[in-house]
Amino acid sequence: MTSSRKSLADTTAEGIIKYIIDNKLKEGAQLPNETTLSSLMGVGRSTLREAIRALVSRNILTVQQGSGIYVCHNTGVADDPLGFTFIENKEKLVSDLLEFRMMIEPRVAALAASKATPAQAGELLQLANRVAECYDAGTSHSEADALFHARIAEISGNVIVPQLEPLIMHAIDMFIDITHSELKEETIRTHMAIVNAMENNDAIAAQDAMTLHLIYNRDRLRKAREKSTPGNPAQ
Amino acid sequence: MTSSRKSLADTTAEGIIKYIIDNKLKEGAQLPNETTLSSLMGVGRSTLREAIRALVSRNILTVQQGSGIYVCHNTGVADDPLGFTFIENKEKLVSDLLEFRMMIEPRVAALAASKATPAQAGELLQLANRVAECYDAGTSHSEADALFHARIAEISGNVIVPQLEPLIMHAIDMFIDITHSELKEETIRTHMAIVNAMENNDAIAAQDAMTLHLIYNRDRLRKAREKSTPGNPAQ
DNA sequence: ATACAAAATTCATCTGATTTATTTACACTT
DNA sequence: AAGTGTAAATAAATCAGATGAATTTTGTAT
Repeated sequence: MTSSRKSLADTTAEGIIKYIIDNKLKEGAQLPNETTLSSLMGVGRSTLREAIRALVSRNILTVQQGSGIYVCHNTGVADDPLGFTFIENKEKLVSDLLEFRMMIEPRVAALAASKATPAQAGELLQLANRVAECYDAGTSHSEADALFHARIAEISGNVIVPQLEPLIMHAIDMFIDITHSELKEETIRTHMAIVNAMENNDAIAAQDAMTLHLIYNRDRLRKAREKSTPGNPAQ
Repeated sequence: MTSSRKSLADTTAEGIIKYIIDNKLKEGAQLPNETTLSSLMGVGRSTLREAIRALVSRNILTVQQGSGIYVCHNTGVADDPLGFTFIENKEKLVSDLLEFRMMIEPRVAALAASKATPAQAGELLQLANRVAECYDAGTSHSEADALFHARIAEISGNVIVPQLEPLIMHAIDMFIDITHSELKEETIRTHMAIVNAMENNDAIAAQDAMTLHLIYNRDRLRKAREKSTPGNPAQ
């Protein structure tokens, strides 16, 4: 039927993952070249390349022509791992992405606040300041903002959220442009409120601040969208 | 540095996606064979195959030797899209997956309850009954259970959750074995409570029932884990 | 020591050939 | 005429070789 037995390329991809784990290769480490690796795996070069391609699309490897094959830096985001490509209504997609963030981020912030050490709170302060600097410099702040939220996700201690959060924020970035300077004052203020909550290990305050932050963002985006397409409100 | 310009295989993969969208191919539709497709895309067979391999690993295509290339049935789950492979502490992974479910599912249930039509509530009743049948038949209920939760995710109207929920449940299934018949009575009872809440469009009741359900599940799993490894509690 | 050029390394891509799996067509049996 | 089994056609799987393009390394000249 649709079972499709495991192909040699798939088996090889698993073999490469096993190789990475067994040899304790870390981010950025270089793998043997194609010829060597294909001998190691006992397959032809084409097959090996297909396996590599699959791992590249899963954001596990990067390949650079003329240089080599490397273990991915985990900072990147795999290409549409959640299948947003085939969601037709992008307006609704963004709206739902924001709704989803509102489900998890306040809870994550609360978790993080209850666990944050003074050193971690200090890190967050630095990251929040960097976002503010981006606003002042007029450059895009989305990368710095993503780092701020990603660090909170890490501090929460949950290992799922740090994997997921970048995907969500990246997807939002892909479809909208949040360079509204209107958001500047509010964002800076709320980020500081969140940092304060972390310093005081105040879970409730962190959750509230994050909630307010997201509500504010969502409303700003909604207004911006209505302004840009006045006769075509989100369905 | 690590930029790595877009490869021809990646471009080809995008071309194939465009082909699927332009030709309005639906799930299960067959694509032209390798030779034809490589001509269409203007690349060699190897390059085309690498592109296909990338799309297969993203769960967009399936390939069957001797038969053809098909658009994926969306029911399947892409292979580890969130990178759980490299999380070393699987105990903590499962624990955090459950924690994550507790963040979103009650909210999703509440959303769904506020929107559910009588017909949709009826569907959920059928799905809940099917889970119960699996328990009675002694077969694995995880697939039926996943369908129940997936349908709730759909009814919620949020387009993110239905993409994500199967990943979470699939990952949990991969690492633990929930065939405890101890869960039978509780699961059936709670599923019915959720269905009732849907019928009455009672968001609060749905959220509460889901919360209780997940708490019960988590505690059961925790006890089972402690029993199986008494000297080695989760860190 | 530095800068530039040549060489070596490595991935990118194409093409052809052989093998394996699936489907289709056709003849044979009942 | 219906069903069955075999042969042919189709399509993907895999390997191997050759050429191209990007990067890194090496060597030489200043």
